[in-house]
Amino acid sequence: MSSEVQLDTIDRAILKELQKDGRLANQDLAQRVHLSPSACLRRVKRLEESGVIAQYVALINPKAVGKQGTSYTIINLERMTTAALDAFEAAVLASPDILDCFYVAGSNDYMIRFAYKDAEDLERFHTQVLMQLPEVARSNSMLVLRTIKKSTAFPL
Amino acid sequence: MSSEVQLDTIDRAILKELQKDGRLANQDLAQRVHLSPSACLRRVKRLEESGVIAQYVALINPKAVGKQGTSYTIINLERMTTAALDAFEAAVLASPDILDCFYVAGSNDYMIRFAYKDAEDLERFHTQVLMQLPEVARSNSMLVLRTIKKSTAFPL
DNA sequence: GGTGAAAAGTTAGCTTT
DNA sequence: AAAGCTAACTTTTCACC
Repeated sequence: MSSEVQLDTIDRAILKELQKDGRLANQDLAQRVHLSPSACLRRVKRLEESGVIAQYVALINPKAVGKQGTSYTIINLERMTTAALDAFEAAVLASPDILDCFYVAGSNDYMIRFAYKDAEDLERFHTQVLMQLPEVARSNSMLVLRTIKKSTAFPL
Repeated sequence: MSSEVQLDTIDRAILKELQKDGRLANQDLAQRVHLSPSACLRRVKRLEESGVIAQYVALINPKAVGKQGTSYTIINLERMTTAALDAFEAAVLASPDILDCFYVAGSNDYMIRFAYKDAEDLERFHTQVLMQLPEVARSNSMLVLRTIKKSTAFPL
């Protein structure tokens, strides 16, 4: 549906601004893209309704909610049967600690992302969450030591 | 700074709502957390100024801007000297195609994330971007085939 | 796509608990 | 010290050009 929407230069300018500041007032946005507020609002609504803009969110500082770090973990399943995948995925969906989970190409792996409070919490995650997931053969954690770049926005 | 801010139950309720809808009107937010608009606004401003809320952003549908898929790539450098890391990181920062880059624990690796338009664009990325990065010894790409879960929000 | 006016939302000073 | 009240101000929204 939204994959077929044609975007012009102004639409892209709007998306660029809104990806930087999702709370930008329509009046200010209109000024930045050289449009009247009403014309600008019509475009924004169209972008929202067509699903080009999926969601507006507040990004919060992980440290402020006690999350000291993030880890990416690559997971290999024991069996690649539908039942095994389903069981694994259901467990992932049920775990609030797991923030992201992707089925990735390569050697039939999953990759998950989670945030931890401290070393103790990280250990808890490994023993209480990771090791409890069904069908896991191997897992390889990559703790984030430093962030060079992090973006929620796409280049336009 | 923001790591020391004490959050009470109402603050957490506010963050929970704003992580789901960053454009929620203050009046509506106030109602959901059972506060008057002015009291609610004071708390939101405090959360913003203390850096607990880092940013508001619009999340856009990758397909709508022509991005068919995402890939995570693990990168091993040839040498782990400061100069090598600096050269690599400078090149990463200069590449608009690379959305995220983390220095991760394990075998002295980096992990990067990028989005591609189609198979051709993916190949372009590998030959024009990945292979041009300095100091790269090995890289291992994990194409996202399916997303089981994806979240920008932290559980509160 | 722009204009203008009504409706809705924001915000700050002051009072109350 | 933090919440509520009120009222001025700003922004959104929409019928109409």
